[in-house]
Amino acid sequence: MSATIKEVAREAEVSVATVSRVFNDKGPVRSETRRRILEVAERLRYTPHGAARSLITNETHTVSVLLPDLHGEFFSEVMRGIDSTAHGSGYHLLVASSHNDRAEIKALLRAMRGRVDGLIVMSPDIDAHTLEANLPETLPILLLNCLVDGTSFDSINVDNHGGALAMVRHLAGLGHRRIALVKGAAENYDARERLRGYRDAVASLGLDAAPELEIDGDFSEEAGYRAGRHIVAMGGRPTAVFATNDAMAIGCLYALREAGIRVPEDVALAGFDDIPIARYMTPPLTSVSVSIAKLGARAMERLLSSVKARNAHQRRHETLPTELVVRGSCGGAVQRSDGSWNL
Amino acid sequence: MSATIKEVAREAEVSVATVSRVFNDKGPVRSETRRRILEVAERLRYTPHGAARSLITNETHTVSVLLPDLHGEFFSEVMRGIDSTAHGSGYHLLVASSHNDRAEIKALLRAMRGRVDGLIVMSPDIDAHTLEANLPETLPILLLNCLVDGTSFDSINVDNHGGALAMVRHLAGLGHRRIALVKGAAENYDARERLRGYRDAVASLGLDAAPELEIDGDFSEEAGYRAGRHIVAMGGRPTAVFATNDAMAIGCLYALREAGIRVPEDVALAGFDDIPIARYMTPPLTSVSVSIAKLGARAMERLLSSVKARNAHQRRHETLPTELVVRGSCGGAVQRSDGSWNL
DNA sequence: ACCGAGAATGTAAACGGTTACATCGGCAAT
DNA sequence: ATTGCCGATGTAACCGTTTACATTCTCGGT
Repeated sequence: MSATIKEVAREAEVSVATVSRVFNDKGPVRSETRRRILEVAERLRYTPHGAARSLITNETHTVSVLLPDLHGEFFSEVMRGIDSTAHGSGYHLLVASSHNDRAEIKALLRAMRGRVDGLIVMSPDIDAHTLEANLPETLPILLLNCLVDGTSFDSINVDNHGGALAMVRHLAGLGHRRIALVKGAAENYDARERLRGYRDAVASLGLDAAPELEIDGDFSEEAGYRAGRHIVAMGGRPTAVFATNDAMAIGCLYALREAGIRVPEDVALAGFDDIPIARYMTPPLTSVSVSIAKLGARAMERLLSSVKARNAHQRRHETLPTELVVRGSCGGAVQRSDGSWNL
Repeated sequence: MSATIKEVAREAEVSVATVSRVFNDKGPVRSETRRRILEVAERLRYTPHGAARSLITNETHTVSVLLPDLHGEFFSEVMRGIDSTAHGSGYHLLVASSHNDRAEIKALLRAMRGRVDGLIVMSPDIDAHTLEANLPETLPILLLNCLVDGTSFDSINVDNHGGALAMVRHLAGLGHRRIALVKGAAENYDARERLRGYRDAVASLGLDAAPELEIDGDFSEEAGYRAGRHIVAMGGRPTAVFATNDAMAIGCLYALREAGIRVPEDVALAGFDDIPIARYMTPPLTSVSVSIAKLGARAMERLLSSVKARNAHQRRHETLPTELVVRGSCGGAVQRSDGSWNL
């Protein structure tokens, strides 16, 4: 058992109030008294009890991140961004991954009461109603990459549609007319938006449009690999493949090379997200950059400001721009004689 | 503000004790009363307050993971393993990354009191003494991949030394005599052990040993890339490169290819960790597999059992075996005529 | 010597639960 | 009718803090 404030008070021959004042730098305390209290506290290894403190102050200095999954570098990057600003503001981080089970999500959300000061939700398939029904109304919430159907929650989204559009335009600009898309899971909001961007681009540019050009996937390397194998075997093989995230692009790249298909000479390849590892692929992966860590950092920044505003602030929806990052995998960039790429 | 147990009690015309009994399934409650209470609770959206509960029960159902950094797929995998068993046992996860600042670590550790039931420490450069001095003695702790200088803490380590030894042996078996090593940071315990394994293997097999064969690194792709550039420029270029983690191997691979050096034909390459993406490199990366997610899962499993035992259990040190995973990047495996690799 | 104003400190009521113990009925056995 | 027991419920103490308010000290000004 750790020492309590009472034990410190007794040992230092003061009241608990004075000890509390010392530890919170509140109210006047004679410097000699302060010294004595700190000394006793050190000797007794006293540390304030988090739960007790938050019970009365009604703040936990903790925020929770609810995410669907923990696979891959996308999540680790976004967590890194989130952590860095949380950490910088003295907040702790509770992570909760919700394997998409209805009842489980509900239980998770409820368990948050009295544990956190705010919540970042990254589950693309959780609906606003579930949130409202299972969380205290005063809890600040920020939806990250979630569908916002005009709800009253704050949100940040990546410009998935615009990014996908730009990528397809770029590929078309390189002369490709028959561009395959490797899709994400149908329920996933990001995936749907990227698909929409692809379709809009295909339609507006008059590119080949065919159902078989839209290949199923789920954002995993494995799915990308399967899609790659599928493409290898296709009649009327596309000349370019746009995988809607980098993990799938990497799996796909592997499948293509395994089959002896050269990238980008035989087939151009592009991804989405620009995860850190993308630039180290051979060829380096052309992608849509979303500054993942910055996305997380920005989300936490906004959440903390709602926390400070006691959730009584203007709700806002924010869309982060994307940037096309052209590297070797889609051609257009060429390898110099010294082996380096002109990017 | 959320409803409290008192409000539920008043509304349901019972005492708080009865409401508590219903929510904890403890003690007898007439089923009609239970129904009424649950109904009121639902109507008032009552959820027990975490901090209040843990104040009296003295358990938080939360464990904390302290790690040095959040870069790359290694951490995301280990977190995934940790989360999955924590989640399965109804525990929440607090992550804390400690950017190696002394005072900061101390503050972090202290802040844990009253917030968590146990702690997984993954900071290879935190010493046991700091832990003991800043944490309640009764808090269960598990050191993951940390130096355990015969301390009284539970621990799990990967067999870094054995893995590195096996890898160098394998490369030597393929005929390589001049094998470069890309090191991790000097303070990092994993890195040191892998280096030791390399040196022992080099010595016992009578391979070329030279200071310039040990190249600095820090477990990042970027460092691997720099090491690769360095190797490209070296006189007396090694015929094999053993990067002590996969991220560096990937960076190194890129540098080699960029310079027109073929892998594995001109230089063999191997990594360590076997992160999920390793198999999707071209060529697929030979590595030392450590079942990262399982490592995390096992750690959490053991921590939870100490929590249940109230920390009054036998301390144990455990070393997880590694497994050599031979893929294309170090030769030895060859590409079949259909393009696939014989692994 | 006395007064009044701060400064320094103490007292006790919260915060929202859990739980040991007390109370109260009702019913079967005597 | 009395007893004893047990199921259902209530009462109140407690967990470790913070903080409004009360109290006591200290001192300079008169």
